[in-house]
Amino acid sequence: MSSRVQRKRIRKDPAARRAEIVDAAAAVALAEGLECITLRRIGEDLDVRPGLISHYFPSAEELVAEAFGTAARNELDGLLPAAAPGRRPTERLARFFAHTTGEAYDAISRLWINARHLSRYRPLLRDRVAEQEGAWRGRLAALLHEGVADGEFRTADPDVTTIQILVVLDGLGAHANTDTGNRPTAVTRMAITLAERELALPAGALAPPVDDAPEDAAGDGAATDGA
Amino acid sequence: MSSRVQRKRIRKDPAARRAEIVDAAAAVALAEGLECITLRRIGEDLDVRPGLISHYFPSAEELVAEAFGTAARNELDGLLPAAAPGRRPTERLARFFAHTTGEAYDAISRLWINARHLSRYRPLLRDRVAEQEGAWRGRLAALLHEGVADGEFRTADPDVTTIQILVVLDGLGAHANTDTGNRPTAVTRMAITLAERELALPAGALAPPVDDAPEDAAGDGAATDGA
DNA sequence: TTGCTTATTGGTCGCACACTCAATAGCATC
DNA sequence: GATGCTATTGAGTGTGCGACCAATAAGCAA
Repeated sequence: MSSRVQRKRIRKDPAARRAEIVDAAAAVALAEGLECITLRRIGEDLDVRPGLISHYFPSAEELVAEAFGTAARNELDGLLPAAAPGRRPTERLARFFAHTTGEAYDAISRLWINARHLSRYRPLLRDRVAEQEGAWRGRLAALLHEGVADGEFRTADPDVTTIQILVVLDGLGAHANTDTGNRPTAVTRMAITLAERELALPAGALAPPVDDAPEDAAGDGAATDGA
Repeated sequence: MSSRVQRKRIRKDPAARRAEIVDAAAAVALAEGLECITLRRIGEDLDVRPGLISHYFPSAEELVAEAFGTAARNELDGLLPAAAPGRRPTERLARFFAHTTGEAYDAISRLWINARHLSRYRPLLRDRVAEQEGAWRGRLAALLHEGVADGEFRTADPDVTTIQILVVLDGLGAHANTDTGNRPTAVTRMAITLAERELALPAGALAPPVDDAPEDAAGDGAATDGA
């Protein structure tokens, strides 16, 4: 990749090229930030002239908005898959919380902070942010409603509980660019504590990382305490 | 002001000029955002050539960091005055919460989002953000400790409670650039609810805006329910 | 093979930014 | 009123950005 001496033009299907551009931009958004999505930068990543990016996205802001939407949607699908065959709501929620801490989630938090700030100046991005907030809220709310219907959760208003959980997660993620470490456990686990209380679950019901991807489950020795 | 035809130089005391520059930058930061602090912009506001700003702040990043620090410190002093003669901790905390909702606080939330994001790229700003986070945390923690000492609050660890309150406020403020309105009361009052629970206060103890500046107390008819 | 559509290029323009520095002119001091 | 210090100016440099557009060539269809 990135063979700069290449002069040969590679002509691609417009839809494929467009998707390629959006994917590259989404990757840059997650790794370095939305303001690093420039025509020159994305063109360089794809070994293509900046003018081509302009060809597909007449205004650069459109690309930024699209890149955020794609990145946020992908992350949501990773955290809260819409389809989870054979998984109980409690299990899915626990898995969700297990993924909302650690370095991996910091990148997502950074992206949200980035988007929420930049949307102050970029109307198109602001629309996308609102759209994704709705998507995240909707996905979590659906899970809570399902849990209530199944009798696993018990709450007066699942929609309110949904927002409360997201507010706490936003608050915890707000510091992703400054201090990640040395936070008291009572703070780190605020979201879980809140969810367990609001959903009338026994303490600890959401705590142990019941994860279907145990490759990064190493390390935390606290998994032994059954409380 | 801003008489552009003015050619006459006004020579000021360096310390005063420097303060003037920082104040102007802090105002821009609050009203329009930290990235709007440019040499040109501040120079224009003060009717002075951009080079002069460079003279006082060899690197523009220094000015941005200083502006944020000043703005954040001023806002903290407005929200949680260090000295509050004759005010009980409960009263002061209630006043604090009364000020952490509404349009006025949105500007502060925006500034924090702005700073937290921009600190990703600006080390000097990152230091200032950390410093101000410490200042806000310290100020609130001091209030909680005082309340515990006076017997008004009862909590296992005031420092943990402090962080929990701030996390919720950060979460609520995260959306300052998108959706401000139509949030359920159970969400809007999350910080108060948390504080009352964690400090073992009766429900509603922190709710009514016991405010010494009642000029904006109009509107919310819910102030009549004593519960 | 020939021709045509259009994806792709290369080059350019204007703008806004931070930064540099010699020249200038307030203003306090003598 | 003259002098010296230095705050302030004016002009210029270089960089990176989005946007624009005519020229070019890839690859499909005839």
